[in-house]
Amino acid sequence: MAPPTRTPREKWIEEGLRALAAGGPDAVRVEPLAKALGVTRGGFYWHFQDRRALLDAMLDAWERASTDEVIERVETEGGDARTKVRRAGALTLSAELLPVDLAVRDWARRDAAVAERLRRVDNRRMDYARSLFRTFCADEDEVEIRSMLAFSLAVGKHVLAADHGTRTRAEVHDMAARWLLT
Amino acid sequence: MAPPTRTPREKWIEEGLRALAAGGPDAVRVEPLAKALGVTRGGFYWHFQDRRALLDAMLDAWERASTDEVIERVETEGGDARTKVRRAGALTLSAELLPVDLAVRDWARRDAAVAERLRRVDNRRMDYARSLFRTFCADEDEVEIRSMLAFSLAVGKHVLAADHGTRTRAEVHDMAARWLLT
DNA sequence: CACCATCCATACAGGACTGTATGGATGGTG
DNA sequence: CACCATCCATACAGTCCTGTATGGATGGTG
Repeated sequence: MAPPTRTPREKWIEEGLRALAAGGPDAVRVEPLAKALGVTRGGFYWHFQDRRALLDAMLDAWERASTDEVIERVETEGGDARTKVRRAGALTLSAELLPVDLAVRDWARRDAAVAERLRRVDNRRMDYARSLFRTFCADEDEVEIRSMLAFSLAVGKHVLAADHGTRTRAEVHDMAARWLLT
Repeated sequence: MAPPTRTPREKWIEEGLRALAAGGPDAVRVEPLAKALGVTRGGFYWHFQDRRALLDAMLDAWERASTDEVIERVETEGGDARTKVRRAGALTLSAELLPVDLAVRDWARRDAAVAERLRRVDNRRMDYARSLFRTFCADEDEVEIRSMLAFSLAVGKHVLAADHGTRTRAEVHDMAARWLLT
């Protein structure tokens, strides 16, 4: 088994996600991808029906990597709920996953199928956040408020461009997170 | 004065912003813009050096519309600081300005010049938010935390895709805003 | 070692767009 | 009414991409 393929399906998906992170869905073009992989487009249409099929496969891979895998990693590492919230936030918006996440988020605004995927992903994340906040917060309204603010803060940290005077963005984020986790 | 132009500079900018909001900077293409305006590209290159010049002009227009004009409107309408925060949030992310804002935010991730513009805009917004929070919040750290969370929430409201069970997004946003303005 | 699954190169036809050049058209102004 | 600023249409050359077709190449398997 396991035929020794040179540029298997996964390579195209991987390179596609790189392109998506760097330039959005419009930047995921078969010809440049092939160039980046050091081949021609010849093999691409053997793996994928067309460009859209690659995009779908990329979204499948992203969906798995940014929900199940993250939650699983956080749970196995353990710790109390407060550290888990921080860990989950840090992991889902890690250096590799963050750019893809933001690109998908923007993409979802103009593609209903992508929006539906993002909804599934964000719902899983919010459900996990709620379950953590519930462990130290009785009022259900407050659980919802804190979950929403925590998620917003995690995204805002990377999406807002403002400065903070003498403080760094990381410091302000840390202060705000502490405020939310009290 | 006031020459009776048929498709003046502003029309191209306006239509360009529409395209940017709908499909990102890659969707701002001269030929489709001309088609949408009911003309050919003939006149475009009379107004603009090239496509990039249009993009710059669009950003100029957006920068003005989403800072000075918003703040001015909020200030003339008056009210206490808490209502001003809400008004400013609602205006800067209004139905027309929101899609452009999100598109620019995504664009800024891959264009340094756009990032610099966004930084200017977000700084003006944050400065205004700080000035409002300071009126009922003494501790400067807390002013920063609340400003950051309020701004994050305003963006998160439109960027997150999660559901909220029985509640609507608007209800959760309202609860969270009340929490921040206490 | 022949075969077959897997992958690649090349060529072709077509589409969408960019920027330039050139020759109008249109309507207010002197 | 002639003129000039303003704007538009068309044609052209060039770029980059898509998807299809076709003929290999390569290497593990029976």
